[in-house]
Amino acid sequence: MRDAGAECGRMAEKALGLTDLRPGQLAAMTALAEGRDTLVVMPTGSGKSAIYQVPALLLPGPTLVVSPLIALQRDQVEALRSRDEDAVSLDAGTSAGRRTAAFEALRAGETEFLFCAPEQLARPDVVRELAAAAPSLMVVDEAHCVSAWGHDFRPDYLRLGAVAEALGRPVIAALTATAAPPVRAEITERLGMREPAEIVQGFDRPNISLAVRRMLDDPAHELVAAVAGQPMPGIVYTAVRKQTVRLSGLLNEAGVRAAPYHAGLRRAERDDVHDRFMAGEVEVVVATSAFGMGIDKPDVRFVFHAEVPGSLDAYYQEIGRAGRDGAEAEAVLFYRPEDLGLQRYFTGAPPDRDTLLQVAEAVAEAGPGTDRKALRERTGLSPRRLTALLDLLARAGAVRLGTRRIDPAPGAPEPGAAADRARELAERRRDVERTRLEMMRRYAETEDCRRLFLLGYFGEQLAEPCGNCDTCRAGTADRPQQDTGPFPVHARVEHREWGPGEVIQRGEDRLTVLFDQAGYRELQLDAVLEQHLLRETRPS
DNA sequence: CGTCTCCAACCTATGTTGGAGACGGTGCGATAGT
Repeated sequence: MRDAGAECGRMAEKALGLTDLRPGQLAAMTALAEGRDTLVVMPTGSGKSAIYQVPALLLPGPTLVVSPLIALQRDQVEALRSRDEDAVSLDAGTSAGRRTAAFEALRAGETEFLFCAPEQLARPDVVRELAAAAPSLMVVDEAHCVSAWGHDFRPDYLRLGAVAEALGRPVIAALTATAAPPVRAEITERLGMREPAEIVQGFDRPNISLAVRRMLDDPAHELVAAVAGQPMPGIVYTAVRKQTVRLSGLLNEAGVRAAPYHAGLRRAERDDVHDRFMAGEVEVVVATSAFGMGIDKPDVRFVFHAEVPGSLDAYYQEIGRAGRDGAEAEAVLFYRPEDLGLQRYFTGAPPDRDTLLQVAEAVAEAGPGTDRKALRERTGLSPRRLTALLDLLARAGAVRLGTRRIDPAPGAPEPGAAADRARELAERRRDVERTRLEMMRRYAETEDCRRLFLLGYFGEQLAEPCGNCDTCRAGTADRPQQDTGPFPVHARVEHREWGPGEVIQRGEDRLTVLFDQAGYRELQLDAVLEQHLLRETRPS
């Protein structure tokens, strides 16, 4: 495409009325319009939708948008229709007639945008119809879900790479607001993106003040008092459903208009709380992690956590819902180390070897060209579990997965060896998951500037302590940053046991390294120097 | 991994202690019954 950048600019103005594109926006649009796979990490509200919509209109075929929630799909369809773009969404509730009509319109070029969840793309009939429409662009919205949900909760996220292949390999756009470097790497790998352009916009949200309050026991009393003294509205996150009901009751008693929210409530009740929060009738929503995606309320003044979440990725995503209007907002974590135990439980146990062996044997016995249905019948496993196990076996080199066909891999190891290898991969993943939780602990316990710590986790540097967190205010974060000496931030290093990695934090006496395989690890500087634990392979 | 609930065992208080076992998040889709 001749001067794709200029064409994007013109199209953005013509179709969306955008005259002032931000630098990241234009760069991402241009890369996509030129046919390049692109990963975009930008805060909500910075115009991520425009990034795919403009190239969608410039590229010849239709656009498939994969989005995790039906509610989000409908919002987007509505927004597009209000601008006279043709868009449809597809889910289990879509009637056969509408499905057929949607596919026909797509093939005829009458509809540009089709929205659906990954589960729809697990259906061979949907993939076949879509392939016939030859989409030119596949957008994965909220792409961190690939990494956060793919492995256990919604394994169809792991099949999107194969779906892209089956659709004739459209250009892939992956969009998210929050992704640390290992999550970015996993997204691009899992989706099979080729030499992707990575456009990562600043993570810093300087108007959100950060603080941690260490609790010796039940945080309820202090939390309620803190909420009551805050400007409204706000969100309180808890780890379990029961706690949302309890805390919201206590807040009501303290005169705060609070309401609980979690996935166990009836649909109507959830929608009602959501609507009343948006309308300002509910001041505080007390919620599990179910409350989040798709909530775009600009004036949220605080996000408190009654318990720690499972990673800084989740934490940052959740506090990022505060202060979108740019005005001052507060993020306070009420921290008890015991609460980390629950998150450790949530990381889950790796599948047992026997089950892996059973699946590996079933694939070997079924021979080439079997499918999921046949394997489900042979093994008696649920679709979700089977997909997760097959993914592990594929990574262990035992099976090859198409969108429909499942084949033993050429030169596949014996089922026993394959099960061992798959189990090992799952254990390694769990170990890495635990290092992420360990970083959550370190954030809660650090006496250095919390923002420096948080941004460092996401691969971004801040020149000096932020001045807008509790450790800065307490003066403990005042120590000068160590940017001289060995192993500066961003240096590539190699550890004997943990292999290659990159320094992401460098304090006076310790450093944090993100290892490519072993996850986040903290090292004492004197031990590193004395025992020659690290070798610098490339300076920063 | 930590907390909560239940219940038996204490060995005589109508209470404490400790062991066993259950429980804990996120959404799609399909299904059964109005």
